[in-house]
Amino acid sequence: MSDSSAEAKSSKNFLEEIIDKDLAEGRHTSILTRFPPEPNGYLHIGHAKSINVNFGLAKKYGGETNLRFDDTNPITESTEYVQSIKRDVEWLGYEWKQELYASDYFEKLYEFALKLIRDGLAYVDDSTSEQIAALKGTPTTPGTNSPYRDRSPEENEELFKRMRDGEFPDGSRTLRAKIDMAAPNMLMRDPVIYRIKNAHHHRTDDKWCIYPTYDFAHGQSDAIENITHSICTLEFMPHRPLYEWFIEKLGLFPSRQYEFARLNLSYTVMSKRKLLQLVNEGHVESWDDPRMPTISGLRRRGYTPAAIREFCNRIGVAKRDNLIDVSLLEFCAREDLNRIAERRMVVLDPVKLIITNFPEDKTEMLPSENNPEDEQSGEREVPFTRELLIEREDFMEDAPRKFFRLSPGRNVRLKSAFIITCDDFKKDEKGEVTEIYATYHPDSRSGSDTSGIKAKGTLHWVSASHAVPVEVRSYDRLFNVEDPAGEEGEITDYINPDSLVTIPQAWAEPAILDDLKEKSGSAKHFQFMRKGYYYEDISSTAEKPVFNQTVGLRDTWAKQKGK
RNA sequence: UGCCCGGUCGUCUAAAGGCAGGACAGCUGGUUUUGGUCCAGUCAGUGGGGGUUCGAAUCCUCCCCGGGCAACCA
Repeated sequence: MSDSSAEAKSSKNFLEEIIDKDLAEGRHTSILTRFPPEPNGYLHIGHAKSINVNFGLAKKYGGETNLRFDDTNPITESTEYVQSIKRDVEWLGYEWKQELYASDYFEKLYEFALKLIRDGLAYVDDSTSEQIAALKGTPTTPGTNSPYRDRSPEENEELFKRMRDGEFPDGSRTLRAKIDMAAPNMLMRDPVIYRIKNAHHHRTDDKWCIYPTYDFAHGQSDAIENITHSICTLEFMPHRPLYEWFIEKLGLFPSRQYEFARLNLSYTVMSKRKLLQLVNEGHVESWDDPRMPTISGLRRRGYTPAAIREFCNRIGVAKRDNLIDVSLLEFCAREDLNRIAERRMVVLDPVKLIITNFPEDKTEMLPSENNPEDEQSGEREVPFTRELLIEREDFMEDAPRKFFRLSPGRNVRLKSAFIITCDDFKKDEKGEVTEIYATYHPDSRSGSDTSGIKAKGTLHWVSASHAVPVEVRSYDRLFNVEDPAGEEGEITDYINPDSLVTIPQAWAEPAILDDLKEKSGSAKHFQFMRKGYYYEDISSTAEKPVFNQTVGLRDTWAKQKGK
């Protein structure tokens, strides 16, 4: 795992400063963190930041990290999500110390609740959720005590046991912590800590019909595991006093909660609810649609774990709200892919190029380096013949001075092959170019060029008779505004209609067939020369190869044209 | 108009009373058989007013702006 950027950075984030201090003052001798997903959806790049913070910090200080599923709400949770989360964390390259579940502690949490009851710090409330809400007050007005607030510990204990025994219907009673209905922090106004849900739980089956709330489960779970630093996102900040209240009243290990700003990425959304909406309403194919900011979507798109980790290291950790430019993510992808992706030539939008002075029946095999950034990657052979295919956009009838590609009378280098001179071309009735004619210079052969001819540009190409058809999918941002969640109306009002462009038939050099996952076992990352980085889609087969564009190459020519 | 956070280049993020620095993005050039990579350079910031201090992004104060908080969600 490369932590180069994290190591190169000498400055520390606020969490590192806290840990330094805790270690220096002897508050802790080692650190233990946890990553606590709720198994009710797929992980996204925002979770990757959290994973990187929790696992990364622990690793940096020689500590460890537990993976703990926060499974206190059986209605929304399932083992399907547990599986996908474990897969994603592993794929990102992290190892957890223990795989744990809040549900492992249900019996212990029940005992904790009994202790609060006996200490006069919790009571059974017969109010409906509407009544509780009505008495809660508002941020600017204090709440009112529940009529059930002063029940005796004995009565509370009996009722709570009967709740567990399944004597009452869903929603009819709750257990509440007895704190302060006038607290300025709404969460301290006698929060509900147990509720009745006659629901099947993915791990405890039908053993329980009462379930603890997040607030009554999370801090205690941390304490049970001796988590030293419980790191979460900013929206949990108001929960911290409650977190500390339970630990204090129950006399548990003093885990402490710290909050950082969650990741926001431009041109996408980052909440599970909104991502689920995109899936349910069919705006994307699935959770792992390559346009989704989910880990599974990024993986399918061709992002690498190293690229995502590097991104997380570069964005930093702080407490101010942020909206990270997606170009940084793309930069990290290109940086890693440039290093590892083998180059191939693939023509996306073909036009025929005929080398008039090359024999019709001849095929010349030309070696081409797989990756100029990696000498170990070796070479492959590319067949060169009289009839080739090049990109339609690489030819111009009337080209401006700065167009370094093919045009009548001009020279161009065919990558790993020869320099050619364009002599002529043919158009159809509609004015569309159908064939381009050129002569090649035999003494300009790549690697042994003695021609002395200069060529400004280099084009990628494939032999028409050897080219293999592949489907290529190109992606653009899912939304056409930077912060869709911050706009008026529905996020779906801002969906980019061109976020997926499918090219059913592009033409690849034959070498690509050898590296299809059906043959080699796993998909490889490629750079389609002069186009971008591509990764075989999960739907791809040897009969019908399909490639997703991970990210395009930086394109300064496109920028120039735009001016 | 309650309480709690926060505000440094376009975007992130450093600077713990002592030269406002880095990255991405942008722009210029150089190298290049990918208009890629690489290299060099460049543009660009402390929300505002007062105060403390020899000296303030940093401390105090008032204001402005942004976010969060009224699930039996997490």
